[in-house]
Amino acid sequence: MARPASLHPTDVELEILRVLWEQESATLGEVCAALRRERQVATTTVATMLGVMLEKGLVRRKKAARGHQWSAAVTHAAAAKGMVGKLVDGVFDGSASRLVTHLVEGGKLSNGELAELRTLINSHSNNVSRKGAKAQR
Amino acid sequence: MARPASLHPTDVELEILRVLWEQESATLGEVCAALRRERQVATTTVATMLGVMLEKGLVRRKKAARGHQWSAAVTHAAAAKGMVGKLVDGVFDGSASRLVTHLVEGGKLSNGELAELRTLINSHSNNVSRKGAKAQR
DNA sequence: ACCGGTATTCTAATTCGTTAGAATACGAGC
DNA sequence: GCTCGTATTCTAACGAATTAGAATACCGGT
Repeated sequence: MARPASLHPTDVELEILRVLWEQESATLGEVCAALRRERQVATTTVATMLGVMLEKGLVRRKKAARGHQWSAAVTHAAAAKGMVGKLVDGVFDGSASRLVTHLVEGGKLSNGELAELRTLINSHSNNVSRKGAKAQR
Repeated sequence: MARPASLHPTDVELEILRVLWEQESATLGEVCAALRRERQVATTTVATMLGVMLEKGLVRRKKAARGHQWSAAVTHAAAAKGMVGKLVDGVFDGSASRLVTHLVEGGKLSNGELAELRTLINSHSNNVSRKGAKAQR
């Protein structure tokens, strides 16, 4: 009768994951330090969040000399996939192409980026059209 | 000390907005009917949600013969902008281009869509490069 | 004018997300 | 081995989000 727990990282969880994606492994103190470059937060708060995230399987920890070393248990790509998928389904009717259109028409991309994307799109059109071509990764 | 109210529509709010984006205006019963094509939900639940959304400024209502006519107070484009912006900032380091790359490389786009996007990108590269060209809309 | 059904308001329960204090454990250096 | 400081665990508070029952208002038809 209440809200189901989110399958995706919440806002604060995402903040912490960003830190761990950047340095692969960090102590509690290091995570705190990184977060504090953005905002004020108590150490116990971060510790609690890490505990919650541990249960959710979002982070891992490994016993170290002093406390633990914490690391992300989900890759950036995997988390992105889930969150983007949710957005596409919820807001763009399941069409990724509509999302891209929204971005292009919103002027969110510089000329340089547009040029890069054109190249990227070209190479992918080819790969998709000829199924056997999973060659030069 | 608790969670700040989200600036963006929540999951259920989004469900309701989708209904109102589709038919521009609807009675409570019509909103319920639309939602029930996806899942079970009580009428009072929907009424409560509409009330909450009214306070948040997400929907409007106009007195009608029988009850009210409810309509979205935010456009799809505006809501999309906010939610996409949040995703881009949170997951793609503020780079919309990285989001597009993620989509293209994730194989979320068909060949046909890729072709359409190429065209779209071409026309926008031009518009951006020459500032004065806000012509033929 | 009454009745049936839809719409609204009021109230409340329940879980999630976020925050942090207090207490405790524990390793490093003196 | 004692002390200092970091790390962890336990506990708790509180608002947000979601759900719906009960009570009530109100319109339209007979």
